Amino acid sequence: MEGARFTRVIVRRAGLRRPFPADFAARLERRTVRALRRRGKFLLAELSSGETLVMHLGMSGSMRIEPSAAAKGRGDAAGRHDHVEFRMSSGASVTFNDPRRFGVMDLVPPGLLARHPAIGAMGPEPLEPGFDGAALARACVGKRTSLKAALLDQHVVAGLGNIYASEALHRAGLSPRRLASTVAAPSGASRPAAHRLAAAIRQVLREAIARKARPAYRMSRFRVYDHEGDRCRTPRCQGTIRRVVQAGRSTFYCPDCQK
DNA sequence: ATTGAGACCTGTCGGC
DNA sequence: TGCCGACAGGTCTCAA
Repeated sequence: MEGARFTRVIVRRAGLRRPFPADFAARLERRTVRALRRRGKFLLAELSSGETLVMHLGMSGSMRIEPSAAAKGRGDAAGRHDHVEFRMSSGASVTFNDPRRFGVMDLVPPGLLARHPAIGAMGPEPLEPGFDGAALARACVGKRTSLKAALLDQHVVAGLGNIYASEALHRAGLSPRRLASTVAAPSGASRPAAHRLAAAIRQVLREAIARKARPAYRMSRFRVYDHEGDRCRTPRCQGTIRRVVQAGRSTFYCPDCQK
């Protein structure tokens, strides 16, 4: 998409979780994608019009990219749950498929991205230089919720989901049930827990990204997520992975080595 | 203001 | 085999 122009935008339903913005296809067609970016779990396409195409895959969304020949051969035919199709000037086609329709397709006018309710106030990118234990500790000051719930809060740190929140806490040896404020530094003092957690977050994300690039290595993906009843994989730990529900979401952890 | 519960959808899986 | 309920990787809204 980057550097290409939208030649045709096919919208096959009125919206996803919410209706598509007004004149969605018309505001995209004939525009060029200046840059593609990611912020947290949102995909952003900066357009030559100055607007930003904001996309989110929700829980079940995916993008299907077809090179020129394949798109031509298919014509206007669409698969089940193919909701939006972008025909690009390169000849390639990009189709957004989302069975559950929890995804997002939105257009934000020039300069308003900073005021977008989800993106504007989002926390730091964990893989960017600004993110460390101190940043995490700061974000947890006064938080009366569990550490696990805090990690899912996109204002605390951007882009962590339910799986990697559990995985990061396990690597850091921190209980998901701890009060979030217990890793917060009381003004400047360094807290080992926050530093361990920040390092663990970066580690699980880096490894996940690396694994995704090599499908053959996708076998044993998670150490705790969906491993209820399994022996803990922390060296020398004899614990058993437990599943609990926090703020309506499943959490997996080892009560023996996560304190 | 912060927090948790419920809603939004369809697909899949385990139990009967 | 088929039906049914429970559950799923996210975010928004609402009410306490």
